[in-house]
Amino acid sequence: MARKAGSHADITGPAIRAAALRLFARSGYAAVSMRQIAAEVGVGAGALYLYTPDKQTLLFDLMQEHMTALLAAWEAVDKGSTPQDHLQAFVAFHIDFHIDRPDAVFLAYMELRNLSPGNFAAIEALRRRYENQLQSILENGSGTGAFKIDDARITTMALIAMLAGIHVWYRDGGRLSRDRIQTIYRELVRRTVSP
Amino acid sequence: MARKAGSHADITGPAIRAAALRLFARSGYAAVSMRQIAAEVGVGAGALYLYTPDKQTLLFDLMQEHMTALLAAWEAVDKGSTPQDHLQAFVAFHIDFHIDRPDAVFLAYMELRNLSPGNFAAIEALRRRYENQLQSILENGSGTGAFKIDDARITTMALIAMLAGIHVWYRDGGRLSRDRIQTIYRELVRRTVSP
DNA sequence: GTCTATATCCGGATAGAC
DNA sequence: GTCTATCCGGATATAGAC
Repeated sequence: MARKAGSHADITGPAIRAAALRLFARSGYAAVSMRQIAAEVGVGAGALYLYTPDKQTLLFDLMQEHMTALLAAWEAVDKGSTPQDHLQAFVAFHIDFHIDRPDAVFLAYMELRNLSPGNFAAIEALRRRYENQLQSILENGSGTGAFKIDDARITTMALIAMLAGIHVWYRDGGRLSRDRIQTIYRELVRRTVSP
Repeated sequence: MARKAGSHADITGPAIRAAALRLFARSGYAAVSMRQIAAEVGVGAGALYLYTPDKQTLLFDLMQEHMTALLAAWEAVDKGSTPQDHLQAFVAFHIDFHIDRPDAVFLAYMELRNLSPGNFAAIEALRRRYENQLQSILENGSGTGAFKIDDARITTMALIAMLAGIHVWYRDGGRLSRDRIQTIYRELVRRTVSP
């Protein structure tokens, strides 16, 4: 396809998203200017508006992509047969997926309040769908007697919060290997629901 | 003491802090203007600078007060004698203290990145002191055999994250009473560390 | 102690040249 | 497709009147 000299749409679009993700995660949506993002990419501020109608949509797209990728990746996981296997698979998946995407995770947890009401509702619905995956596992296992659970909804929120907390202290190359972290958290989760 | 007509320093100072706390928690530090805070209090924007040198210090003071109040309140708690009692007291205290201060809790967790480096270090040190309270309980109980714990630091972070997650879903007058929440989380924590 | 007015700067978003 | 220049609004913080 013919293209004008100086055109870089194929790389500029992704570069803008990557820069926005990094900067939003580091400094917060409200504290980052479109000029900063443009400077990071190496284009003028005006050029950004060829790729997004406005700053709000840029934030929303980043969050929506993260959440849909999360749900799609979980769909593709081999979940085993027993409720115990199912739960262990969820924990392993969650840790792996989140540890590889610290910026997107941070954004999805911290910038909800900077979404417009409509965008907020859309992201919340996706998050709720993900939470419900775990809640179903717990309810199934509770039904069969594989788990002992007081309140499935609260336990769901407690476990998700516990796992989400990893991003607070995890650093690449830190004291614990990824495998070790997986082992510790699998055991923590197993204990919280074991009969 | 004599005072000019129109003087309200004794109420304006606290009113500014209360308004800033509410607005920062609701919309985020970067998204709230000094004009908004002043309007909420019912004074002009310029008057704020009689009570704080700048916006950053206002944020820092709110966070520092919250953290020192948290540590002081925990010092005053009757902690029981056994490691199990000690841990249960921590959980009960944490839930009570945090459920009563949703705005301050939100601020302390969400606005760390909007602190200047020096202010950030000060707040982080206070947070670390609080985390260490729990970690000591776990290490003591692990030493006596009262608890079975893989990694005390990770378990500390996991439990704090789990408890902190309450603020995500808790609403006054919601499905669960405060007592019921305390009961559920005490049991969750007990299971995580029981031998 | 508070208000009004203002200095100074930076924000998002757009228009038109190349 | 990108750049430069710009509109326009709003930000923090200060100065001086009352």
